[in-house]
Amino acid sequence: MAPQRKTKPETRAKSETKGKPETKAKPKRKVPLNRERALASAVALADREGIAALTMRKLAEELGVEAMSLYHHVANKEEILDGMVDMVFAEIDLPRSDAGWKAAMRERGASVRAALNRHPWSISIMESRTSPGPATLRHHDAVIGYCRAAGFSLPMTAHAFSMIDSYIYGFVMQEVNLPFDHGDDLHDLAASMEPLFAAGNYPHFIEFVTEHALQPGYAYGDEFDFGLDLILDGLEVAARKNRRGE
Amino acid sequence: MAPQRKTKPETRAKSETKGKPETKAKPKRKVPLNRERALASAVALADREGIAALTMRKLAEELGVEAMSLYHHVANKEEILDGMVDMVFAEIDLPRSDAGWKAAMRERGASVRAALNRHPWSISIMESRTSPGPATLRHHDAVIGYCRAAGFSLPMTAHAFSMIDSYIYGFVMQEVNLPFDHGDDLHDLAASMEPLFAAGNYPHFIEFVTEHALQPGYAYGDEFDFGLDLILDGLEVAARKNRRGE
DNA sequence: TTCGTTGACCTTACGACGTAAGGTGAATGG
DNA sequence: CCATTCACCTTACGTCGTAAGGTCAACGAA
Repeated sequence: MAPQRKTKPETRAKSETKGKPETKAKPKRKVPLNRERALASAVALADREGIAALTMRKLAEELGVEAMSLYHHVANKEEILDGMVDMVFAEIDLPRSDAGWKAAMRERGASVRAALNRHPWSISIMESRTSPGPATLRHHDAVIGYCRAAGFSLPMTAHAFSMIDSYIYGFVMQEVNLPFDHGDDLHDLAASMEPLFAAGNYPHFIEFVTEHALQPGYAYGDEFDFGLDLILDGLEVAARKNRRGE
Repeated sequence: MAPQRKTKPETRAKSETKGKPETKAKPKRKVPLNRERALASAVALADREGIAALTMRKLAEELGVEAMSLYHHVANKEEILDGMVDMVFAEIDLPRSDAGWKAAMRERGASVRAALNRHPWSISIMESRTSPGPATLRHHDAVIGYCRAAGFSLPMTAHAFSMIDSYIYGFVMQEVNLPFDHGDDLHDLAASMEPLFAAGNYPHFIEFVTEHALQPGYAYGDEFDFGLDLILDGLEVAARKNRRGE
């Protein structure tokens, strides 16, 4: 399509200052755009500039296209968000360790957390998606299958599934929303809480923050393993009890 | 503008067909509007029509005012969202039971879950707020204080706080987003999954859903207590071990 | 060859949205 | 009596998702 030489060099010139027909930087074009490329660009854009910057116009521009052209490949923006969530799930390792149920679940938990942290916008749109994609279903199927293979009853599987995922999602939701990024601006944060401290309210909260959370060695992310292990240990005990008849 | 009588019985007539000066239904007016009334209306509107329907224009209309008038009482929409989250926290009972740490935490957990379920939009905006309001701080302070009073060390308090809240937020996030409301349209849901079933993929997921989750006696909300109790039991044991020197 | 069809992409336009800028008119206090 | 204040309003801008319909190259049949 668009045979550059004799019939119309480009469909749109836009602001390419030099405009060599073949040496364009971003808008590749040529391969005619499809759902997959649109979703991949959407994920990249949201990673780079945040989910609020993901608009149909910006996404189209990134793809070297006008906004309305996207609607030939997706029904609407919702469908893009659905697809993005499924792309995140596709990045999560399925549990397949041979080290047993607990190790497999721990690894999967770490993988979920890592994927959600790589795409901090994902947790915020997950909670408004209602139609799971194939990668999401595959992931759920694998987790449920792993529990069943480990001898969990259906009710016990439900308990484990609900509990582990609730914990992970809730943890990541707090983690990605921390007011600081990598411990660099802890002092700014501490400074911004000065008025709070001065008032003398919330004494336990202040002690907790100053004497522990803002202390040099502390990183909130380190809490993750403690909680996940406690949950997995508890579930294992409960499953064992459950298996030998309550 | 348009001084109807002499002292202006209403500022705006709008579409009130009869227009008796004092007997208006919704837009009270007269009492001059303030931040608190604006926030209360915002919460009510979000409860009634969803967070997406909460626009400055709709909120203003609900208050019998034009959109721009809201900006005399709040800096911007973000501040309204901040205030709404704090109003939800204000509804949560602080832990103050005399039945011990575990019972107090269980009660608080139930109260948090109930509040977040009463305002299903709250979990979705909580994760983008960065400046906690007074009710939020009061709540955090009370929880931390209760743990400390129960003999928890600062690190143990951090573990407990992170873990319990992660679980609750994650659970509610999934709970409020279930594709059905009160078990009424389970059959619709099952029907909509037929194409999935037909393909023969996701066998464990399908077994899980059909043989357990969609079974008459099952309600996802019932999973909450299992997980919370497991966490509280585990934390209590860990705290005891921690207290007598690892 | 010509020509209708198709399909990918574009243009224009509409009714939201949050909010900047700048009134207006009644109450208030000197 | 009049200047100030303050609560509220009007208008307008730029951005959003997307409906409706146009353009134009590629293609298959005649």
